[in-house]
Amino acid sequence: MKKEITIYDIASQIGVSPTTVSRALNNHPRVNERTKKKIYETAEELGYQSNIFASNLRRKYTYNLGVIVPRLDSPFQSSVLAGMEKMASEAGYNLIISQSLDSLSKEIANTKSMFNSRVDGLLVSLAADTGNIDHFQPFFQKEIPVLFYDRVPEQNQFTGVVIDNVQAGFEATSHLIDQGCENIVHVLGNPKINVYMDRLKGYKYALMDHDKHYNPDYVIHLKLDEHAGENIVEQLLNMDPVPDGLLVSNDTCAASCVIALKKRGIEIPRQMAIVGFNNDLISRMVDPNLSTINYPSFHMGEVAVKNLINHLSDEENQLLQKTETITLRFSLIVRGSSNRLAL
Amino acid sequence: MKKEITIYDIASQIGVSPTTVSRALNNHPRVNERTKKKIYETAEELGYQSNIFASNLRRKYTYNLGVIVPRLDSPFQSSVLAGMEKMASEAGYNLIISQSLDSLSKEIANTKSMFNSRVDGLLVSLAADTGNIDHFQPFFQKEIPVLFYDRVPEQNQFTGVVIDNVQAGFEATSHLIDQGCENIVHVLGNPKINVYMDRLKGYKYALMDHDKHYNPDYVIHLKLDEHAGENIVEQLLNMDPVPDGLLVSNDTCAASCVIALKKRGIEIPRQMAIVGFNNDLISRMVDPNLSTINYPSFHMGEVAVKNLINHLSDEENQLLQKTETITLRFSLIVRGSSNRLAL
DNA sequence: ATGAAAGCGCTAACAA
DNA sequence: TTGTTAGCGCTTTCAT
Repeated sequence: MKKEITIYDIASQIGVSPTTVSRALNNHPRVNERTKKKIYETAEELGYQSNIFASNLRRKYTYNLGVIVPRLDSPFQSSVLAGMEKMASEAGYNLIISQSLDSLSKEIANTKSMFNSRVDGLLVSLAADTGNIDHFQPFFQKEIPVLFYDRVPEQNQFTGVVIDNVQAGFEATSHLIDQGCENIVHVLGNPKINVYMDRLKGYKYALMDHDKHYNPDYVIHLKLDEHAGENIVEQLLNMDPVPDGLLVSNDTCAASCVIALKKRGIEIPRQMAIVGFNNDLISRMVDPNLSTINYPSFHMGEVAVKNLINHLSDEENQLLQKTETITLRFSLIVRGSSNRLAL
Repeated sequence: MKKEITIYDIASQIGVSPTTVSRALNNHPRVNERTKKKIYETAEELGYQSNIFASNLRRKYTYNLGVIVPRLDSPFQSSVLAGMEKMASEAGYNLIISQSLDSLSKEIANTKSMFNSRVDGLLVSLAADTGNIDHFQPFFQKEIPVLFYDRVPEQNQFTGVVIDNVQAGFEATSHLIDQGCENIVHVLGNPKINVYMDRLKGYKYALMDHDKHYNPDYVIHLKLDEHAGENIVEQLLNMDPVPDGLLVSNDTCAASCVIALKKRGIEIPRQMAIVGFNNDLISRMVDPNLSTINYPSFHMGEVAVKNLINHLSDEENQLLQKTETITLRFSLIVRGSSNRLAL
């Protein structure tokens, strides 16, 4: 490897001090414009590249943000990440991204690695089996901001970006009731994950609100993937009475239910009205199109990074206090899979 | 911010030199086991955290790999990234990820930013309008390995991981011909992107091989998204003769064609046989299921990172020479959208 | 097996 | 507006 060009080389070449070069390159206002110009030119000419390690070592700042997602290959998460990357790159930050694969031990390892990499801030959507957030303690102690999004801790003491999943579950369920559904099954994922618990709460509240009996047998927990539909439909058809409404906590799984139901000749929405979650691509492609909760994923990414960066830059005048939560708007999109009144 | 614990603190606490502490923490063999043990304990006790900047500054190595993708929110890319992250984290590397949004100028900015961040290596899938790869020159000059995957440069002088898109286009087209299609339309994206050009080549070769006339009017270029189907089907139905086979260069768009065709009462595959690309989720959900090219995205990510890291670690004995290309296996999956013989 | 000394390249404090 | 000095925390000779 050839010797690197440093600010000393630039300095000695044009007869100023390294300090002046440093200041010029950082666009410090109190450097003579002509000196600045000469420094830029010389830097260019010599092929100077700033040594970010030395700079970091002094400044104790990296312009790197860490992100820990459950999985990279999920439509929801990749859309969040796209929003995050947009905001981060506009503000001059890099994103270091890792996935927990929904395993607490991997999440702990990722957290350590992010801490050792000295990210300036951390964005986290929790793994399924994360019970407490003790592993973020090093961040809290060093006052490195940690912002949770979507899958947040159960405790109230955190900064986060979420939607009101209780309300979303409530509205989705109420909609099914309004369509005349008498017996509504709710399918959700790992109950340790707050978003699922909250939607379940909303489901129950909606039943209560409409004076309907809550039947625990109508709540199904399983892995919400493209293969789940068969299994779910099998269960539905063995219930007594057979339900006529279905609220599924993500679109991939809801779409697989639509397919499995159609295969058995069950008419949607007449015999079974269905609502999903997320407004993923699949919800617009399956036939009939899926009613769903429009989850503002891209926006969630933007807002999360924006706020984290605000935390970092604006140390005095923080709009968002620690342990405050931002709740984004969602909306129920009614499509063919539940729209009985249009029939 | 509180004062950081350094190796000096550990050293003075137990009366050894900082050198010894550094060696112990790096698990250097020539340190007395008892000394080592004491050093580990003291480090733990004081809450020592290694300062990676100082270490980087000396070692000139970051254990960070840069990744530039066209877009984060694509099923294909997020699956590649999942594979990359898995490999990278197993090997102790972090991934710094940014997206070019298919814009050359953003790609150039990202490349600069990665260079300034001093990543140890770079993984790139090119933007649509990237004509040449001059902007990677700083990496080449400093001999920082750059590995291209999927969307690679036209020049031969690069290290990359790809599939044989010519062959894939060939097989997909041949399959449609075997199903009795007489007039096959090929829909592809921006022709500057090598993968689309290669598939087009394969499409032409297959026609030639089967003594079919190549009609340039049967080649449609447009943005391959979920909205394209309507437009494409409109064009198809105005062709003379109306085609009976359709090869679409990604599954999202192919699925939108299926939907648009069904809406017009066209039977699939009898009147129109369709093949997509990628084996995305949607190909298994749309009705009829989409025949497609199984693109090994996750594996591509794993292989790309694995090889980049090999480059980095094994400087002498590199299995993969510079400017060498790895070609992964793909396969044609035949499903209902093209399987006429099963009717 | 351990230590002393030097230096990686930059920036902040202070001085002029 | 510019310069001097010192030091961020670590690793690496070289010496013992």
